[in-house]
Amino acid sequence: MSGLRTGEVAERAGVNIQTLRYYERRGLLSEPGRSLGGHRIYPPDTVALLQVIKAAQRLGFSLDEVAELLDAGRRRHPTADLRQRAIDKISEIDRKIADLTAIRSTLTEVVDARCDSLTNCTCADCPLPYLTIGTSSHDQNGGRG
Amino acid sequence: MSGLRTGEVAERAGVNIQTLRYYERRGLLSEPGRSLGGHRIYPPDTVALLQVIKAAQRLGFSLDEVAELLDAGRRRHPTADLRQRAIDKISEIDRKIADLTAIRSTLTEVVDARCDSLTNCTCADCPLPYLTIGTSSHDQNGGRG
DNA sequence: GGTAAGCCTGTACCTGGGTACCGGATGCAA
DNA sequence: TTGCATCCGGTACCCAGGTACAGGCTTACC
Repeated sequence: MSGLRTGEVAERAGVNIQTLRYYERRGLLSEPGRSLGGHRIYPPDTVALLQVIKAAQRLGFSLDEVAELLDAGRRRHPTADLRQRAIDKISEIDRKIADLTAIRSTLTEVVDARCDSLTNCTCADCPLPYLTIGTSSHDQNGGRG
Repeated sequence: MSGLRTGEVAERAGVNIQTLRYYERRGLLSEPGRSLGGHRIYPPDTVALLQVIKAAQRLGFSLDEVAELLDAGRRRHPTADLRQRAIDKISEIDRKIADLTAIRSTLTEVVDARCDSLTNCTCADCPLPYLTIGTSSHDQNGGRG
């Protein structure tokens, strides 16, 4: 009886049903109970757990990291490890913000100078030839989102 | 004679050879001439073009967007101008920075409050229940990337 | 008991930006 | 002419984070 079906959990947490099974495969959700016919029956707090997962993702943690954190949290290891990860994440975010800020100022120059072409810009003092910003190695992913 | 081979272009531009062919498929590089035996022979300014592409990527443009921009620039159409796109890109970047800043401050709270678990944090005034930031709909990708 | 909605597993596909591998053909210098 | 480096096209694979579909079973409601 008490427990939610896949569709209910998905709807309440605002995720796709497939995502629930995906998270189960990835180890973020433990395998729920089953009905006699084999349908999953989730404990009601699964919805809250999903919200935690989504929040952690928004904090910049990958699913692997979230899985580890949840696991560490469940086993109650004296893991001040979350703190350290948060600290690391903060520097990562700082780097991203710095990159974006550099990119932003170049874009501003492009706008101010009224550049009209990437390759053949005719504007005076065109900043485009100097777009060597963001070449730093700390972010292999470039500035992409 | 005049013209560069695949490997030379790749090396000078600092990209993988496969990437050249990939860009050709994607329409970022137009099909180069060929030797009698069918090997590609690139005009020397291809290297500069690749640098432009990489710079635009660092500015946050996707390859599709770069392709369009190059095309628009080549055809000198007054449409789809670089300037407007740059303006749009700037607001996009501003949103990302705002999200990252919000995430950063929450992480700072996590660190300051000495949270020890994502789901069962025992610290006083735990900020984790308030991790509803970044739920705005303008960035489906969250703050990740 | 009928029927429609919901769920099951398994597998394939998507995005974006590439990268790797294969067997065979070419290019170039000695 | 030999021999090695390079290049060819085609295809498959990588990452993360999902999403979709097919064919069949279960559940819920009337």
